[in-house]
Amino acid sequence: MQSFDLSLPMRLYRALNAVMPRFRALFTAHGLTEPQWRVLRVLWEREEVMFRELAALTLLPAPSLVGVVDRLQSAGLVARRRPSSDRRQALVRATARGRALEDAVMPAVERIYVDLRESLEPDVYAGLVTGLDALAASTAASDIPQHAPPAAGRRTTATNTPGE
Amino acid sequence: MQSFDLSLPMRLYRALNAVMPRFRALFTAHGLTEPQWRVLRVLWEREEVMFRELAALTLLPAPSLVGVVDRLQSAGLVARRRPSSDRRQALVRATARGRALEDAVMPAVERIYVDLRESLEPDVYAGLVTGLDALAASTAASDIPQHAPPAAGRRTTATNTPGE
DNA sequence: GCCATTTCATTCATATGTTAATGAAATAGC
DNA sequence: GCTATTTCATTAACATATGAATGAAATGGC
Repeated sequence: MQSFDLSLPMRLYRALNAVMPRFRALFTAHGLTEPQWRVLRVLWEREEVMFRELAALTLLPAPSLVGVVDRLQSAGLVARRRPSSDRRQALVRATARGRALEDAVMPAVERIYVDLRESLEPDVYAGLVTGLDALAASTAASDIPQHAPPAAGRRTTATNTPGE
Repeated sequence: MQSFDLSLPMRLYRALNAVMPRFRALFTAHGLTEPQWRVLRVLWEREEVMFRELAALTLLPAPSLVGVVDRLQSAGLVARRRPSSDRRQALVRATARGRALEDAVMPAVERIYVDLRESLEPDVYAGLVTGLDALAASTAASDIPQHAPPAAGRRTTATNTPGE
């Protein structure tokens, strides 16, 4: 009978809530949101990435990524390209301005990484990483169907009329 | 020079991505979203909770929680109350129908908890929990100001006009 | 070659996250 | 007692998450 507070999901969320604000404050100072930063982070390591792969590498759902890339493109930080070999695809790459952000942001990010690691005992940190990787590997979103089953109950999707 | 894939945030997100789909599929089958479930979960343990505290216990930001409670209320699963002692406050409680969901959902949830724990070696699981709690405790969103600083750069907030 | 299927990015509708601001109600000071 | 401040829920504006569907382009059989 696991209490809610002690459940694994809530522990994961609490850990993220503790860690992410420091990163977000940094991104905001550079005019970026976290998903936008994730996209750039990947494009700093890889010249050009297929949309599909970009979604996988950033862990951003494709429908969200469309908007994220749209806004990065409007900001002149990335560019889309349609290869003539397969015109369904979209290849994304960072522009010069997008690349320039790397030097501006990464040092501070690396510093946060170090701070985080040093905030824990070495063996605790090691155990954490081991556990996270094991979890990601074991329960690798295996049996979850792409098109969710019919769903028995009615959804609580009211037309949002709070009052009365 | 931490690679993106191996950074702590991405490891945390990957772990969550591995774990949550199983829960979400279950919630969906009962007409609930994950945040909605979190609210009910708390209200199953506590008769009546102040809005403020509900936000803290569910880890849901207050502005989001307003909508979540609105929809749960429209669905007849929770009720709001304004105490005459302090009419700013909002007290939230589960209705009979909201309470009834506990028996319908919790057994399957507990089963997932067990599955998760059993999917890892006992010492790995223990190390994971220790690490997560240490992280949440150490970096406890301490020095993050409530009203974020001016933010130096311009935001990439284009008017979202993707194509031309 | 042609059609059913599959792949891929995108759109749609709805719900939530994020940050700043607002308005009503309590409280502290004086 | 009355005002400046603080507390609390909520709204506002924008960005992202989620799940289903769409449309265009490739592919597999035949």
